[in-house]
Amino acid sequence: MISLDTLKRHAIWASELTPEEAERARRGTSEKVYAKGAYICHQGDRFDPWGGVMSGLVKLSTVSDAGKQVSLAGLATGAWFGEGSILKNEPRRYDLVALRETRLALMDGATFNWLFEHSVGFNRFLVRQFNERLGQFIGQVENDRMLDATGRVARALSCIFNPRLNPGVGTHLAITQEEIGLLSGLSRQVTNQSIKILEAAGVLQAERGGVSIRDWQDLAKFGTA
DNA sequence: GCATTAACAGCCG
DNA sequence: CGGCTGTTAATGC
Repeated sequence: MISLDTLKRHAIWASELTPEEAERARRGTSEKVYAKGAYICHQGDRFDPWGGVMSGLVKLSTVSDAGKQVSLAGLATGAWFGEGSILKNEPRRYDLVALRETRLALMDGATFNWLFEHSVGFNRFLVRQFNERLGQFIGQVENDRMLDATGRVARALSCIFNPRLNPGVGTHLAITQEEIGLLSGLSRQVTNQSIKILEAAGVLQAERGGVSIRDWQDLAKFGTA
């Protein structure tokens, strides 16, 4: 179990709970550290807990028909994930991999279900999270069909810098260009060129092994106006 | 034309 | 050294 202070610092939804609910949440949540490259769970696993990223970076990925690794989303600091599998009581549909050393908060399924049954604040958070994910999903469809390479990189980065899904991410993130390419569905070489274009456009700054942005919404708009 | 893979040199921790 | 970046060449749709 973790302290109330730790919970409130890493879970934006905790501030919406009553004291009794927060106490339940705290008691049902533990911490775990994953090394770089470690699998948090594999596709098809029964993985009970609901997870929150306290620090680090997690990649949600699957294996395509051709047998290639495809990343679907990045989860940065403050992101909470896995409620879909818990609510449907089904095995995980994707691989979860720590891209670098990552500290997770893990809430056991029983506690999650108790909050789901009893807490208005918790449910409000879940609805907002689903709504945000739906918007992201719609954007992905547009992404694949309408955007050029640069637009796709911008969209992928705007997703991972989205403070509503990754409340603690900030404006700087340690992520390699290869990883951005995986998240964008592009080769590393094209990703590299796209990043230079975005940098020239002033919406981001490239660094070795990372990027900084000014405003994630500038990235979301890139290539659509 | 635009993107992909392969290959390689340079840089930096 | 090993990982990341920047660039070029060859190939494919």
